[in-house]
Amino acid sequence: MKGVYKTKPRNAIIKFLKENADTRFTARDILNAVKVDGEELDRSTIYRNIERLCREGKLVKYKETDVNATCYQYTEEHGSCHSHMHAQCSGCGKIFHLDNELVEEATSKIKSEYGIDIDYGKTIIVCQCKECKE
Amino acid sequence: MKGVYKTKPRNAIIKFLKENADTRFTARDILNAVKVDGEELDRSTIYRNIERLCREGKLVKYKETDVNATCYQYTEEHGSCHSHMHAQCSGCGKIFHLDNELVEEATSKIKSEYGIDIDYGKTIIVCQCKECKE
DNA sequence: TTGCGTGCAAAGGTTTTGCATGGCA
DNA sequence: TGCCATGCAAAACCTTTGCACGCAA
Repeated sequence: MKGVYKTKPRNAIIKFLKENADTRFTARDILNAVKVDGEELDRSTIYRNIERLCREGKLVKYKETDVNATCYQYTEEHGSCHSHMHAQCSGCGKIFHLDNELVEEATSKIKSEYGIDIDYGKTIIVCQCKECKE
Repeated sequence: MKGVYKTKPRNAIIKFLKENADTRFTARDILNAVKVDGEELDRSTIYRNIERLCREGKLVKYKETDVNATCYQYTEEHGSCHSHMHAQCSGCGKIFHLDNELVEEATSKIKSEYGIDIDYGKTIIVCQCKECKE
């Protein structure tokens, strides 16, 4: 990567992201969790790093109706996050990576009925997982 | 509707919504467009009316990644929008109200496979409509 | 008259931006 | 040394809330 410096704040943020892959988080979550030499990072540092990681394709950015702040998900480990559909539990935030064949089979009727193409990579099904149902 | 007064601001907002039924809009769009006796409405009035209309199922509420304000769309003819799934074209913003039986049939396998309940009212399928595909 | 709706003011939260300083290469 | 990144401060937004007053029914 050209013109990218490895700094303590950046490394700490990326470490946090890797430890929390498959979980949704906000800028505030990073603010609360990441410390460098016992100190919080500055908000602007967090936002600028998030922005860069989104441009690099390592973070998915999305919004949820009932979450005030912008949500992100780290995707490096899954690589193909842009190609399959996700379901996310509104209780605990857990993300399910849905099988593509299953989704294609399921949605074929809907697609033909309404004449639409579905963007699997951008769609997130809102759900409740087994644990949170109870 | 019990305990609902017909006031000038409320009527003006609903008039705007009906005139823009196929368009997505934000609270700011209402602020800019709706005047009562030549005056802008107060922000709180707009938000409180929006909130009520959402509860009544006449407005779909959603967020888009690249719009920082909450988006809404008027949907009076579809009854409660909390009970069925929507698809939205990422090109033109058009919203499709998906048939509940169709969706239930489609998602049954996914639900059992992953052990999740799907929240139809909160899920918005990202899609491309026929026109925008071209 | 009753009580709901509005406007006003203020606050809370998220995100962005300009600028000087500090740190990586 | 030459940039880039950070921290700080302030600002720009969006949205919510408490309160007093006004208006619909």
